[in-house]
Amino acid sequence: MAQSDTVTRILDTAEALFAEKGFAETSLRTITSKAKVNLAAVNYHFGSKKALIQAVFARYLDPFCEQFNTELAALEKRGGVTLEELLETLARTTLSVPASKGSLSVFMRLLGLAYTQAQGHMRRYLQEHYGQTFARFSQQLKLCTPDLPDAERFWRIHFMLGSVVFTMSSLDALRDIAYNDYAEKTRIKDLVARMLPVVTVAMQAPVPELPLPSESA
Amino acid sequence: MAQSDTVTRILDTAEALFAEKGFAETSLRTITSKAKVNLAAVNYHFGSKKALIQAVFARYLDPFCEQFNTELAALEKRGGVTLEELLETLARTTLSVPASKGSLSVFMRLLGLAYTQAQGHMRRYLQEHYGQTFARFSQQLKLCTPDLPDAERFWRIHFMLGSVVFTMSSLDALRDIAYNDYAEKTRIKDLVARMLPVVTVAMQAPVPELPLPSESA
DNA sequence: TAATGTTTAAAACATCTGTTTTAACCACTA
DNA sequence: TAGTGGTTAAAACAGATGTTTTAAACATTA
Repeated sequence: MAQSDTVTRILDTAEALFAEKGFAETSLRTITSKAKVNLAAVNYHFGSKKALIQAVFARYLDPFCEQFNTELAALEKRGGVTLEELLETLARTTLSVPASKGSLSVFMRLLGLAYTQAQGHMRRYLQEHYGQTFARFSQQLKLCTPDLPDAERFWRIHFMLGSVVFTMSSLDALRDIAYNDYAEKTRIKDLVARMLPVVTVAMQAPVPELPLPSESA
Repeated sequence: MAQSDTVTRILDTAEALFAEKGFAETSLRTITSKAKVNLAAVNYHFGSKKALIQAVFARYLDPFCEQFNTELAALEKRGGVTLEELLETLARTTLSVPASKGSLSVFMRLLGLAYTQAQGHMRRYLQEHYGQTFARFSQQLKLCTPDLPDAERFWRIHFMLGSVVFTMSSLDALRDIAYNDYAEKTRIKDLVARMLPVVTVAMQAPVPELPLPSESA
């Protein structure tokens, strides 16, 4: 057995199990037994369960961010980018990167879990390691939507993010329903195609007037 | 101490802790000690931890569904409902019901957790107990958006749901950022006002052509 | 071949989990 | 007042969890 075959097998198995059942609900014993690896191997190779979780994310996000950064650099150099182009670039990069291993839906589900579960220690990790790329994307988005107040854009980014993460998180269940009820075999690619126009117009929706501070319940 | 004061205190504490740390990450010992209640009280009054989780949801959702059902009945009787009216009714009902106790953001976060965490046992519970009201809402939504293919509407509903659940789930963190970066003290009411136009136009976005099945990667 | 550093194996450790049990407590009725 | 039903208290139970330890196996280099 190659030296780091154990590491790969742990990562693959952990990734699948985390996505399926969540972080806290997945024990190291389940991971190691399913990966046909000794229990202590996780602590030996990764140090702790927490570090294993982060390693699972890094294996996805590191190549994604590298790719996305070069794409963003090209857009920055060119200039005059439209909202459609920017979002399409994001979607295309997302689709292109993780095609090799576990599907995109698995990772999206992990992302959703990281945000809601694990009392924010994962959130902090994501912010520290990938916040710079996100800021770069935000900057481009601001150039595409110059009429939007900053606060409004901020909230809409998270509306978008919520749509993506939530739908992808529940993808398996939703796909089953879509197949049963509408005979549609939805592929990830289809879902992204469905999301693009929705997100694009959502970002450009009219800016509402906020209710007055006085009239509180 | 009133007879069921213990029950209320368990529910209040569990609700807050679940929302803060998730279901699996919150132990009965943490709940009962914080609620100043004996450990065995949870199993005595609710039967199990799982049943306690469901009770937390029922305390929110039962009054909400009752209210929302009467609102929907009024709309059905009247007829000719617009998309804006339907969504506004949903938003207004959501805002009006849980104002008495723990804030809406707490419940929204619970809802998000229920969908992603707990490997679907909560999802099944929600479907069984509140699926009928949801179907009724879906029916009205279909009348409001007659040009939308059923499958497209199905996915967009979940895009919307994702926006709401995800944003509300992360509300505390996002609100802090919004306050620091944009000096905006976002209230739930403001957030709902921000969401309404976005969701409305998102539902009415142009229907995309899906990529051909042949051109797979 | 001998020695060295890395990886795996199996067991034990300490702690935490949800749940159950047993006894005490308390309010209320007969 | 005696007793009954509902509630609380404290302890124990059985099992699962992340982590650590000790020894064996392995590959690689001197």
